[in-house]
Amino acid sequence: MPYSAEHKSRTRRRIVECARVMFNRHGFNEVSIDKVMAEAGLTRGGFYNHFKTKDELYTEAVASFLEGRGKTWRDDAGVEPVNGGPQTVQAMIESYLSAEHLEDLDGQCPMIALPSDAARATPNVRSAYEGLLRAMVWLFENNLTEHEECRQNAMGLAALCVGGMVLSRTVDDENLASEIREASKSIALGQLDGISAPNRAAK
Amino acid sequence: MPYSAEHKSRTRRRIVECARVMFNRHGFNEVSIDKVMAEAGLTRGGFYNHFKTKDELYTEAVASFLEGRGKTWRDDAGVEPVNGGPQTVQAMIESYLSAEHLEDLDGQCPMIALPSDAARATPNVRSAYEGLLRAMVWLFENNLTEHEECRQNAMGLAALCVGGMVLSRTVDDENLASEIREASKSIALGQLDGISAPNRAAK
DNA sequence: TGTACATCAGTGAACGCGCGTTCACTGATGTAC
DNA sequence: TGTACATCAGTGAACGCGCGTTCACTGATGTAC
Repeated sequence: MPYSAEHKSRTRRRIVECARVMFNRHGFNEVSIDKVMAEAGLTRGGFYNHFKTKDELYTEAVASFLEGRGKTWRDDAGVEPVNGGPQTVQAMIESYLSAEHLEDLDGQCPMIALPSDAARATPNVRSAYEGLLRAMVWLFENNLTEHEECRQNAMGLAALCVGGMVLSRTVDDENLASEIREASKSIALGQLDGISAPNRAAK
Repeated sequence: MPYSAEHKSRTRRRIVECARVMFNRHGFNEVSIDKVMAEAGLTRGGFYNHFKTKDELYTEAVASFLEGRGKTWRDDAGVEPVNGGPQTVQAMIESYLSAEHLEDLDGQCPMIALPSDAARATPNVRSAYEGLLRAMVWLFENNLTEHEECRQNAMGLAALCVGGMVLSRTVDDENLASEIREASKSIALGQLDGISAPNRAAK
């Protein structure tokens, strides 16, 4: 058996990681297989030793986000609601709507970087995006103190975060972009106070 | 002079309208000039009698949205804050986050249909998008009762509306999509109560 | 330890295709007489 | 009213290009002896 099995899977991961970054930066259509392979230090033809189609690569690239920053969020948030959960949610919101996240074109959440690709992609890619959204909502939901409208609030917060960032990214005017993020953050955090402070007080 | 001047401008408008609908539905890259011209009942070559490049068409298509549904909004909203303004804002939010708007792939707001195209487009196209966003914020702002954080609230509402719809469009599961829109709507309307009800009472 | 071998990750030329754009043309139209 | 003409919106073949994918190959590697 030539080359270790580990060698192949390491190469494959390298390709996916290059693709994720390049797709995030330039969009799915603008990044050719040639460019991805070149970035990974390989050539065109080898691609098909690892993937059946470009779409398969796309699916994996989106899903792989959850191993990176997504994982950090999950770790930060903890699986179970922690004491002072809302502070954690607050930190997530502030991090998501931060200037750093907007400028981090490589590591940015794909729901911001590639929202229209998502809507028109194949079922596999779409379900990778849906997984991302469910993870985000789940993180919010599990870190809000119990409340009957917990899930609804988690979804609203997700919409605010993604919407604020998508609009912020659309706009050239940096001041306007920053105003939008601040406005979104302010509503989101106000929402947190509204739902958790009374709840916490009641305990 | 052969053909009336009006004939040419009518044709041009027809091309822009076909393009707007097709871009909205399938994205900028997926729609070729051939397809647009065929849809308008013309052939490839004639395109360059009307536009210098495909990008020019794109810019006009985005901007032209403000003549359609955008204009309706503006008319509905009125230029000056009207009595009971917040009800109008409420109607705008409900209309934007409605299932009808989500399913109206032809007439849908381009900020929902083409958000990632927007972020990566040429400066001209980007500024057409920015104009759209400014119009939306302006409409909200002018129809909220006076309040020191009026502008900030208008931006937050825009983020909620666009974010809720973008996520709703990403997701295959119709129930989840509808949950997201309802959650966004609920936070947005709650926000309205918070800022305008006390204000109105104070008058 | 050294050599012959089988494997298969990686190579790069080639394919068919659709794209944006160009260009020489055609023919419907309004105008001048 | 009728005819000859100039204009230019619209035509469709052709261009160069980059793409996703295929395929015959090559050569680095681990294994068997």
